[in-house]
Amino acid sequence: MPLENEALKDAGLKVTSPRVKILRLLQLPENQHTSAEDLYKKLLEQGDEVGVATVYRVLNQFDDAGIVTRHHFEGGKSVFELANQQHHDHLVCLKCGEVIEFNDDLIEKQQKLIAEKYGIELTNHSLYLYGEPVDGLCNHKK
Amino acid sequence: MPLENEALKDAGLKVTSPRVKILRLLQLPENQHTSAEDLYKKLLEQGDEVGVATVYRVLNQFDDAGIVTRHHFEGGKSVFELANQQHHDHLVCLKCGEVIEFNDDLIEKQQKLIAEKYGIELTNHSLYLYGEPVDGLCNHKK
DNA sequence: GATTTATTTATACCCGTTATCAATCAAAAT
DNA sequence: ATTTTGATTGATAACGGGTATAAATAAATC
Repeated sequence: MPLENEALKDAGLKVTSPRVKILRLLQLPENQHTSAEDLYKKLLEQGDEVGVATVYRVLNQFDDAGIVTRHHFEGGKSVFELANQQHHDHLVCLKCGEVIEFNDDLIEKQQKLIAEKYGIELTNHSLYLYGEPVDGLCNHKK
Repeated sequence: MPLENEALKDAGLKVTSPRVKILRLLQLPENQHTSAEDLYKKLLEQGDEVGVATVYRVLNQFDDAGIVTRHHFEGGKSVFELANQQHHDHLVCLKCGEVIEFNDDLIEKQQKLIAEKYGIELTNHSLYLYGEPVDGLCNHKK
């Protein structure tokens, strides 16, 4: 039995064709930070007839189930990414929209210290950096 | 001449009654993180007849002019705060909802470094920390 | 295989926000 | 001070992301 089905069952969700298809799409590296609308388009492109409402509903269910993480980037729309990966923050290129993932121990540690200072134990945080390429070109390879 | 007028003129904006009124509202401490809709309501409450479109438009102009900073909190709507204060990030208490403002040079510096590493010049960033009080009590005085 | 219950889908709708455009106003020119 | 002119306003229609509805369909259970 494919892994997708396991993940769905573990989350208490029935194994249906839209859910499996969306889960498969999300596993592709190029869909790591994709909006509901874009996922819908990709489904149509590959010949799968899925309703828009279903895409939004399924993504919400995935979010509730912890299968997926929702991000609120600038621009108003939510983007999603599979949740089963190491923690990281996001650097968004305002010119081409590319999302670069990074992780910085120093920042992580400092955040904890700040919270402690106010008597708060961190349960969660979100850090987004937005900027434009210094050279005007969008090839942000590591 | 009131300070509001100065700020507007410096931004190249004509001194009009809606702009002055909105700017005054934003200066009140209780409106430090307020949405366009809420500002609109407050204007009506105090008997000022301003159109919704004007509130949104003026807030965008203030944002463009750097008079105001826009935040994308969860919930879909933008909230605004006066920008003429020292930069700070937000620590949100998940128990009582209080928003604590803080500033950390180390984190700021580190963010710049990370962006540079990817050839990006930071234009903007958002950092939100979420947590609960270690002692269960909500008195996060500095 | 029949039944039950969840799921899907098309579509109408919601809500925050923006575009339109005629009417109005602030400030520059006279 | 009046006129002029370009910016600003505001009612309203429209937009886009997202959701509610309800009839049709499919999955799991019996």
